[in-house]
Amino acid sequence: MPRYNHQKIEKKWQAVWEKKRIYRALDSSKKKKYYAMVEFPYPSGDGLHVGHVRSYTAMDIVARKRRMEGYNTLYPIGWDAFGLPTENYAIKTKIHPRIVTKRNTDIFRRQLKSLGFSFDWDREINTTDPAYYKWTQWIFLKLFEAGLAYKAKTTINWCPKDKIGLANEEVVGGACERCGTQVEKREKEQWMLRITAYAEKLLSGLETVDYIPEAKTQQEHWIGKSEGAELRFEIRDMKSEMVRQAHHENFVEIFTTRADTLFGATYVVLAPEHEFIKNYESRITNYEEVKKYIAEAKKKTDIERTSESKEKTGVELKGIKAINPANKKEIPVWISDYVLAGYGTGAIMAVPAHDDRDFAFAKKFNLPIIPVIEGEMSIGDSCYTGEGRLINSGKFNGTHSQKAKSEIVKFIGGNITTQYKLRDWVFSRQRYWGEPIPLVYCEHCAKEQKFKSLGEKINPGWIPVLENHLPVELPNVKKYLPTDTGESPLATIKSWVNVRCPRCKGEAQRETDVMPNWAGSSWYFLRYTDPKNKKAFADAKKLKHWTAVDWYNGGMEHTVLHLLYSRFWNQFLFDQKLVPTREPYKKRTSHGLIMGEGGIKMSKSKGNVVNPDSVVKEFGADALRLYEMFLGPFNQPVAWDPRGIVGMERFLERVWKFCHATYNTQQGTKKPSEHTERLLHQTIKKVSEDIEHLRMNTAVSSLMILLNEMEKNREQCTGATVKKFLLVLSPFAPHITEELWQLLGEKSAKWRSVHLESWPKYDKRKIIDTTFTLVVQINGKVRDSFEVLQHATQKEIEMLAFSRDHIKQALGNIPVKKVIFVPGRLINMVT
RNA sequence: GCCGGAGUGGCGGAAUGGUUUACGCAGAGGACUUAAAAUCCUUGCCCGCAAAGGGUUGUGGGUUCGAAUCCCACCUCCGGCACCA
Repeated sequence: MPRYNHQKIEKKWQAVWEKKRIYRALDSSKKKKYYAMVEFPYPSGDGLHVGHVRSYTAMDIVARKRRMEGYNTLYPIGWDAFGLPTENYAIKTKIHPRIVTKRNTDIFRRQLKSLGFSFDWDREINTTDPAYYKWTQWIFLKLFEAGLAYKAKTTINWCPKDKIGLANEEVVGGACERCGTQVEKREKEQWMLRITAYAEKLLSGLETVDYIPEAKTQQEHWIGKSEGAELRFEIRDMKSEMVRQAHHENFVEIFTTRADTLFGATYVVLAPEHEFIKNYESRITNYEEVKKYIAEAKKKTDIERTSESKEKTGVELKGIKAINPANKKEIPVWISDYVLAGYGTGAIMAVPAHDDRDFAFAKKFNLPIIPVIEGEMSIGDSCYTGEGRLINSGKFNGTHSQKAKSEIVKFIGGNITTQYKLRDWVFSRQRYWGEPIPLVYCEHCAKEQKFKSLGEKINPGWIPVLENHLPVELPNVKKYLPTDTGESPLATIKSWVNVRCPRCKGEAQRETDVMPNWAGSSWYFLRYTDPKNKKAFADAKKLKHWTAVDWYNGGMEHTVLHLLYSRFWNQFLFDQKLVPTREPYKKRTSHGLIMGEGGIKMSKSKGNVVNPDSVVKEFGADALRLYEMFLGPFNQPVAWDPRGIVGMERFLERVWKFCHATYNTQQGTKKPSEHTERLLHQTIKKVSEDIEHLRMNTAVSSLMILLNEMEKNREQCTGATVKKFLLVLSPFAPHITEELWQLLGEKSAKWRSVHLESWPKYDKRKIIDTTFTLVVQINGKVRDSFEVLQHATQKEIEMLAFSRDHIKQALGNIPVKKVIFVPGRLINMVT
């Protein structure tokens, strides 16, 4: 028997598979299609992470099983290669990001190939390839034309020392990651995508897809639909009634989901950014203090604003009061950063008796707390946020919250409205390594007022680059640092910025911001269907054949943003009749992170990063694949344990030896033992079902149990049994099973890979056990157990149980009041 | 702070209303060997030679003949975040 040399065997079969192209997906086929997909990696300089291996192995197993089940299977891969780390590396080393990206993708490709994934490498894509991002830009222009892209002022994180804008990720504890300087907020005009226009569609679409429940609820909560009301609070000036006739509206509009608590509103709070404040400047007597607070709020980063959640801050707008429209009482007006300008109307009515944040605020600033809902509450230290019957609410006393909501809105003349938490998507980055935004600003056309699309009308002067001029390629730059005015590095290249207007041919300037790296990943699943197409992002027929993605697995950390963004793009393209399905993914699952030893996150700085290369070299790809599948429940985070992998190595060694032993003795007629046969069929059933639910850990363990059993009953184990075992093991450990299949399998003229054989079916009649272990309990405690026939009746079992010495002894003279019988499991005697 | 998950032997985990600890790792004892590695067998919560008994699924309560599993409150860890009224 030859030694099991994983290095040699794995290399050998990887070469054969590649040469024979056994994993190639066909664009037309009589077979049913199956599209399995994993999140394509960001090719970082650190190389492949064992976390990638976890996800890619699991979907590889699914894809291999589908092929064996007779599907024309697409399992593609590519590179999501735009992004900050590469750009920051370029800034440091002055090496062009394109070169770094090439280097990193070469490493990743080699690593992925060494693990034996059944990717169709003919369809490899790269988001930084101009032939790819041409179409990212093209789709952006479609969004622009449809009026879903617009320029708006937003705040960015600004490092006053480095003089650059920072991503949220680069802000650590409110300070710049590189230099530690306190980060400020700066206003900047940015391109926005109106994802909010799709809020309802994104929400209702969730009902039509098969996502893990956590992903669905996370998305639902993120979209955050809530029915509420807009109510007007009159603003009264304290100095003189005369001012009320001034030029500004003398009311403020608030949004609430709890109109039923209106009588308990004891003050109004505005977001510091609320435009109302400026308009009332002359009438606010403490305007200096207010201005100071607004400036403070602006300085804070989002993270700071969040971490300060425990301690509420705010300033009263002195000199003005609001009128509670329900009871006409005068109440104070405050500003506080716990109210956000971007949600609702940027103003709230505060009901401290029935809202936790309002309660904390009122306690701190000694504002009155008036309960208006009957419920368990003590004014002392908590508030009641539930619903109930109204009190202290005039003629609404006794009405239930549900009913009171609409009645009170009607009573004071407010509007019932629907709000979404979802906000529009900031689509500009003042960076280099991203897709250029293919728009040109033309002063002349802005004045002309001749618009060819809704997008041009909303954004006067912004003209799309002509389709035959796409892609707008990234120009070469020497320095990648953004400029100290906060513009992208592209802004410094005058020869690139200054162009002829695509419309009037006059002098014009390019947009210098680039797209976020969410852009390329928002539609990549479409490009896989036709990756080399030069005329369209993908051919309509091929899209129809392949989409939607049947099963998409990715990280828990992407269940909100990436998933939502790509659903948005796909839904938009569907509305434009450019893709055949509304939803891009039929099924979505998520894998948990792989942590370092002891449950700490793997990171370079902690030095606990496991390199798959060394594991493959020492134990083999098959052992690594099995180990990662065996580690724990797939959807949960797991800690890496370097000792565990030897168990997989031993298992594979035993498979190797056992198959060779079978090969040497398989001549002669043997009858398989009934017991082994039953376990085989049970295992086929269990592995088949476990793969569908990604319960890979229990699938592997059941394969181990079968091997243990076959080893014990070596004499009764036939070649047919072993072959079926190899077939169900093959998706997990593709290399060793291919080698052994060639040894044991049928020899035919044409070479056949184990991975293209049929997936074995189990026989329903063969999986049923003839007996089971009956447990006897007394008052719920286990006292005895014995084997009984599967179809024994309750009477027979009761007789048997009562006649057991052990039970007789335990019961003594105590009468049994009740007997609970659970067929196939237990009998419980209650005394 | 908010949203979504998770807590079971020395360790990773299995069991989703019915025998807690399958499978694997580490440990202990034994077989083979001059010896070691590898391999195989046994063992593996506590008390006990054993039989018997008792304890145990983050903590505290509840529902049930019976709870790791369902309900309530709390603690700790992981992922996400835009204090969303």
